[in-house]
Amino acid sequence: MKDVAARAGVGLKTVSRVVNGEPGVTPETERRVQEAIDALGFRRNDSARVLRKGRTASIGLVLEDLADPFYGPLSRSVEEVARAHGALLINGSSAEDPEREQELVLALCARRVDGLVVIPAGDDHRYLEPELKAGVATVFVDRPAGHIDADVVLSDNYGGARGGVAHLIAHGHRRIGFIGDMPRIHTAAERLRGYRAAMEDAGIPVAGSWMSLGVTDPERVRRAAEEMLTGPDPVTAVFAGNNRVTVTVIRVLAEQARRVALVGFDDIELADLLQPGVTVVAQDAADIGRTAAERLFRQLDGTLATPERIELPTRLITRGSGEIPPAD
Amino acid sequence: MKDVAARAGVGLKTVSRVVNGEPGVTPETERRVQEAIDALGFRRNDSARVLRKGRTASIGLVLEDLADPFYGPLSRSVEEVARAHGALLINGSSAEDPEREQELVLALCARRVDGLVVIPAGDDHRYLEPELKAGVATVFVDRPAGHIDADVVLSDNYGGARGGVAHLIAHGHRRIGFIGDMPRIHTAAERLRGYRAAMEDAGIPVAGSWMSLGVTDPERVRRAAEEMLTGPDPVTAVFAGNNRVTVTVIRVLAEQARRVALVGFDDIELADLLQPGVTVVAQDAADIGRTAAERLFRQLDGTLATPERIELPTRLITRGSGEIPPAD
DNA sequence: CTGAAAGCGCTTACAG
DNA sequence: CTGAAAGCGCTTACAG
Repeated sequence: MKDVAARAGVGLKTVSRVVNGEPGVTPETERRVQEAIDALGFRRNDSARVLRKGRTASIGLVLEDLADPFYGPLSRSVEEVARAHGALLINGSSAEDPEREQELVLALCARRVDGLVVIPAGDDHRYLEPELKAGVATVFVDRPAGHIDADVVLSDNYGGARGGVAHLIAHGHRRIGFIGDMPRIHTAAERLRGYRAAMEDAGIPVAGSWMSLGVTDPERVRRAAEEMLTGPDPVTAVFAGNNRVTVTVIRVLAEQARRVALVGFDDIELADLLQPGVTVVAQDAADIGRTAAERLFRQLDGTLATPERIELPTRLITRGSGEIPPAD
Repeated sequence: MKDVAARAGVGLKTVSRVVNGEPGVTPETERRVQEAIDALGFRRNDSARVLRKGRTASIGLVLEDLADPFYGPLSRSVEEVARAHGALLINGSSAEDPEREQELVLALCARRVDGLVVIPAGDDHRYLEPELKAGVATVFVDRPAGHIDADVVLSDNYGGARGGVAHLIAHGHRRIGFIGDMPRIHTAAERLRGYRAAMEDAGIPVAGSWMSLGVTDPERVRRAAEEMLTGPDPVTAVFAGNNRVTVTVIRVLAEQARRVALVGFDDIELADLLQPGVTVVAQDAADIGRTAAERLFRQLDGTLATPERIELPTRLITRGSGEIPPAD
């Protein structure tokens, strides 16, 4: 900028005015400055700008795994809202590791992002207290924050799961299995609660062997599904706790002779083209992301007062697998 | 930082030393400083740090659409490499719009990212010349840069498509359709070239009605597929130019009485569970991202000399749909 | 082991 | 319409 000013024979402030399109520069001066900018290949250094202005026009998004089909659309919709507000998006995956989440979040804070959208991996977010006090806007998504009062946007996990299981019961099932993620994960716990509620509503006692919670890698899920299907008290239907689980359960069911009903939480691509089509409890990832990001920018506008908990509805989509009657 | 120094009764430089874990501070002094840091909730401002140090420890990734299942794993692997080098990832979607690509790239340059991984939407990247001269490391991915000499990592689109079409020919097909993305997109053009080559290798003249290039939204693709399948010279097999096309073609074929063979470019989740399983030419998105990011950091290390073009192989995965014989 | 001064590249508040 | 001075929060190069 100094070089540009020297070459154009003007003061620093005049260059600043031209670069930022501020008024109060004669066309002739502006031309000279512009010419110098082009000749020198000058580009304003936003880091320096940020240092003076306070805001960085960037927000951070910490999620579990960018490669998961649920988070792609979510990221994209957060990005679109950020873009509408002139902000860039810094993205990071926690890989479901609380330490990595904290490391990422604090790195983002050190970069002085204006706001933070966090899909929590950990369950204690007190480490964020000083940052919140310092004015970093924050919205938690998909799972609530731990030990801290903050905005949170989530799906109706309890209601969705309860409805999905009730659907299976309505089609005549009583022995229904539940395979979900680790119980420390809020969504998994809530969906399990929904499962239990639906069973209780129907007066069906639940056998311990019908519930399996744990990591959602294919091996664990496969084992859990096989045990439920072939044990002494085999289930006639399975409720899958998320998209990763559903995919593996579909694989297992495809190998079974007996037809077993299935309802999965989360929609999956091509679910309608499988034989049978896969009935799911769908959440709208893009809508969740949009809602969270809009709330974040409203915090930054100062138009938001107290933290709120926003619960978005889910939608049961019947495609065949959830309407299969019990085999026996 | 000034406040911390005042509270601890030390100089600025000493605080800096403690914050950065530099040697040359007595344990007692360090304790006092640390205490002041905690009490004040101090966090180093990386923007200011960047201003002095030169490097921002962040890289930018501009892709087409974060919500596309091909780009999720790619982003994630770029992120992992960045993380290994202590850098954060700023992510942006161009939505296949050259202007938006340029806008994003230049915004990233103004933030002084150390490097840039770009999946180009446009075909002229001369606007990047001043930045490259200024030392921004850059790697193009999936499609080459336009009018500029830069590193590029791509799949063997030509060879992959040629192999996929040859596979259909080997199974007895002669009337084979090709449905792809807009011809100005490099990957689409290369895959079409591969299709033509395979047909020519087999001495099969290609009818104009067998090729359809354009946007890959479901409506256009559906129309194209239906025309090829029901026209005066109907095809017995379809080669789908990318994952978006494949999904729609599968839908159309499911509605047809006649069994039509299909090979798609890009693997898709659950492809093995459809009836029939979908034969694809797979590219490894994670590997592409990793290769590009590693090259980027080697540029930053200075261990890289001249720009190179790296072509990654594709893999034909047979699952049934590509092995269906011609209907007539 | 410790700290005062200068400077990174901008903007703010002010004066001319 | 234009510009000189001060300062954003840090690090560098140096001296003690």
